[in-house]
Amino acid sequence: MASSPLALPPERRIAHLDMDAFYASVELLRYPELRGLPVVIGGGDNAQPKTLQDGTRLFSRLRGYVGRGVITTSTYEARALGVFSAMGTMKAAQLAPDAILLPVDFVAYRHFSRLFKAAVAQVAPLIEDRGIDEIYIDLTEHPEETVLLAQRIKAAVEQATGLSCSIGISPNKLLSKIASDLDKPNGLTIIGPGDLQRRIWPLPVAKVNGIGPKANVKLAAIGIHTIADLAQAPADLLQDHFGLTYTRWLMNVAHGIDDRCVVTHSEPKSISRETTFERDLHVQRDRAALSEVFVRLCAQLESDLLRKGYVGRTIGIKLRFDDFRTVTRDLTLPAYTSDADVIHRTAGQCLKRIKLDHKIRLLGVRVGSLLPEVQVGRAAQLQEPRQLSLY
DNA sequence: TCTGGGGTCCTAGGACCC
DNA sequence: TCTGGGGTCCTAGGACCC
Repeated sequence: MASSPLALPPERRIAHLDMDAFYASVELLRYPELRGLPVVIGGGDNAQPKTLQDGTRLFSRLRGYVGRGVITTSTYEARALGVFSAMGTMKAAQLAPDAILLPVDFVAYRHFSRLFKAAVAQVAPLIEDRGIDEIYIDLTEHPEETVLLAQRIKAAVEQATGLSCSIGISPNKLLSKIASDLDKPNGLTIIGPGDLQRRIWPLPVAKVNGIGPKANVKLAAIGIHTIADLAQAPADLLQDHFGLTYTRWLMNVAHGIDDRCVVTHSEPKSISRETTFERDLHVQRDRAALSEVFVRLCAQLESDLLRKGYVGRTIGIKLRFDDFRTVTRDLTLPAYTSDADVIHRTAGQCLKRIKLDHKIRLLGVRVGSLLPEVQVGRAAQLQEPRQLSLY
């Protein structure tokens, strides 16, 4: 049996590592006097703390906040007051008027992101990037015992950044992602073969990465609230409400099945820039302001593409109207570009295809079908002899 | 008091080619 | 003349994630 080609591969060891309240924790390194207080990140530059002559700092409070921002992260003390990420900042101000408000500083967060990922890579190099504050790590081939290894990774992160993280470990990404959230902050949760029913099934279905607000509502409507409910649901009930692919995925999820690999390298598919205006803009009356922003977004895209070394050939725009309706248009060019003028002209063509009958809340520009610049150069070189042969 | 910005993936229809 | 599929590319929208 051991020599059979059907023999099962050894069980994988996949870790999911999630930094605890990442942005807020980075800010607490900078402003240690805020430790233990409700702090939210999400203000603009006007929320920048002022330093007095004697060195003491004055912080903004949420009270009286006016504007369209949302909360990006909050400390656990602020979460206790009902303030969570993605919440409108004005709503947060009602709930926690005395909470400290800090501006978002992505430069700092990206710096600490690089630090923690590099520290983990020293211990276990098979890392999949999942954004600024989380990663998957494939520990299957690592010689060290699981708990000791996880503790060593946490210590490395702590030492490199001064920050804590939570780790979940299981045979796959699905369960590890759920597990890392079970004992936050500073958690370490291992889900073994016997733990599915006891630790996973009692959880709400919304804990599953991939079951979002829409699917959650639909599931609740047919009486499915927990992952156990999902595991026990008849297949044809699910199929009455979801497509075949999603139904199959849901059933696998409920039984803790997930074969996805840890992907250690991937290329970006698109780059975009968008902005929400402080007030909705009128297409004619605010024409000058709109076109200024339009030009700026295209220029930013050009510099993003140049800095990262990519070119693209699908140019698109995104508009959000005052009623929050969102429309997109795109156009694929015959040649790759990173040029702001080409992007602007093409995006302008796209814009002409949209009926502008409402005020505009958001404008965005996107470049897709990306290719590394060096590859395009090579492709062009390869094509040259063929073009010459036409003469 | 409505709801940021930067992404990925999926679906579905139409064009076009074989 | 009518009737086909399969495959790929393009476009639009939507769900979801960090």
